[in-house]
Amino acid sequence: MQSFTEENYLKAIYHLTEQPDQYVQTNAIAERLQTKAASVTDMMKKLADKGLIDYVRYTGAKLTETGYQTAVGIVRKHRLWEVFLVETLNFKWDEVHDVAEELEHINSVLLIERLDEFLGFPRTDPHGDPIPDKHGKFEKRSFIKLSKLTAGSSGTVTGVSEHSTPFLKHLEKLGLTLGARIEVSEVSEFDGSVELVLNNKNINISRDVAKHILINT
Amino acid sequence: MQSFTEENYLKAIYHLTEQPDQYVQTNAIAERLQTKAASVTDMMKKLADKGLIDYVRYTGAKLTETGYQTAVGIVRKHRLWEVFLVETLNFKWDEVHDVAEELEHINSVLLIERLDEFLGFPRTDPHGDPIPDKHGKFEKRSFIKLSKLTAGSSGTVTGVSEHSTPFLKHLEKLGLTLGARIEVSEVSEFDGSVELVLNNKNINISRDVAKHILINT
DNA sequence: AGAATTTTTTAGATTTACCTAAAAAATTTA
DNA sequence: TAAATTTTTTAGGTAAATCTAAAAAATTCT
Ligand SMILES: [Mn+2]
Ligand SMILES: [Mn+2]
Ligand SMILES: [Mn+2]
Ligand SMILES: [Mn+2]
Repeated sequence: MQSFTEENYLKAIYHLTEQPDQYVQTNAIAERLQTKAASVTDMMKKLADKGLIDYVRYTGAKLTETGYQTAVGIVRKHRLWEVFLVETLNFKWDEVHDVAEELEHINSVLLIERLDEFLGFPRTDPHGDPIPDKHGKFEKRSFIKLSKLTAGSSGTVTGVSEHSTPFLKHLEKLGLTLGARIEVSEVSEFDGSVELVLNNKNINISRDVAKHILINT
Repeated sequence: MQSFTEENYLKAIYHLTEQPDQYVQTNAIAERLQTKAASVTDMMKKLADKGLIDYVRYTGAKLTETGYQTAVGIVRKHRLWEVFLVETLNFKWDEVHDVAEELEHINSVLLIERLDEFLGFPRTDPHGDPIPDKHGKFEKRSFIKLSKLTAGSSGTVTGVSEHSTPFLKHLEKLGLTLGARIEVSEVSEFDGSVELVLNNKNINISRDVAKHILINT
């Protein structure tokens, strides 16, 4: 059993890991958790002592198998709660993240299994992210960032890599929600902003927005 | 905003208050929260500083209006979550208390209002306790402890004053669940155990059990 | 390579929620 | 009402999670 704080560190390392054998840097964790590098170093020692991470001084931290399973378990809870909030309690997709950040720390195997069952074993959350099953297994989605598409290519919005309320509200207003079909008509050479066709209408989005939209081609 | 710990102290004071103007004793709080009197004294000063309790040295603590509203809000959340667990996720009444102890600290007004709505604005929880509405208002049930009934009197089980799993499982086995009609046939002068008729069958329960069963006559 | 910069760690404090032991106040008993 | 007992508080300390400032290591630049 670990504290909320420890769980949040494990989850941060999980999300910051991009390649299988990567060591996540102290500063990256500090930034993600809005804390100081010194605090991260302290916690890294503690998590290493507990066997949850492999920590190498001046190099960084990597989840052990136990640490990975713990982190995935929290992500599973986070995403199931998000589905519950949207599907059952009629929350909008931009309203769920912060509450799920709290709910993900509730400890009850029975609760999560029953919730999963009640929701019909959903495979993705309201932001298109895959939901690990009770064994921590899930399929990796294949996608390309909208900012990487070139003029002429088209696809479907399958996810977002940013969960903040303002960002999601913005997409909602544009009609860029999950499942939306888009076609890129032009990419500005000047600022990387993207012009695209959505429901027969032309819309223009900044490169910053495009970077966080995941497309299935 | 207060910490889980502070919330648990407020709730303890709330539950220990029997008459309107009563000051709850330090030791009573310590016992309820399984902590030491010295720790309670520390927290009393803190809660008093925050204006949540009226604290008088060597006398005890009483909730202020703000403290009362906070406590009732937590009780409301606890009981709504218990209904959710039983009604929606098919938990048994003896399985919900501990999880609700965690869920009651989740902070989201929208979540609780939507949950209340989803559940159809229930008035009582799975143990027969009344659920405060969003303004903290609720009707006090009238009941008498089964241990106070005399031979010949009858009534309906409307609640329990003990929420532990073993106790509730015991009642379940006996068939003494909410709504059960009972008639007292005999009260032992020796040990206070109670013999009663339930569904045309005679059952015998100890005084300790009878004390925690609430009857509507 | 050596200097400058960035990243990380260490040292030493702070805050919160606990604790034990001893002192003080209140209550009960004789 | 004085003594004994119970209740509560105070004093002083610990562990977890944080912080700032300074030292140390690693990386990047010239
Ligand atoms: Mn989220
Ligand atoms: Mn999500
Ligand atoms: Mn309960
Ligand atoms: Mn209950």
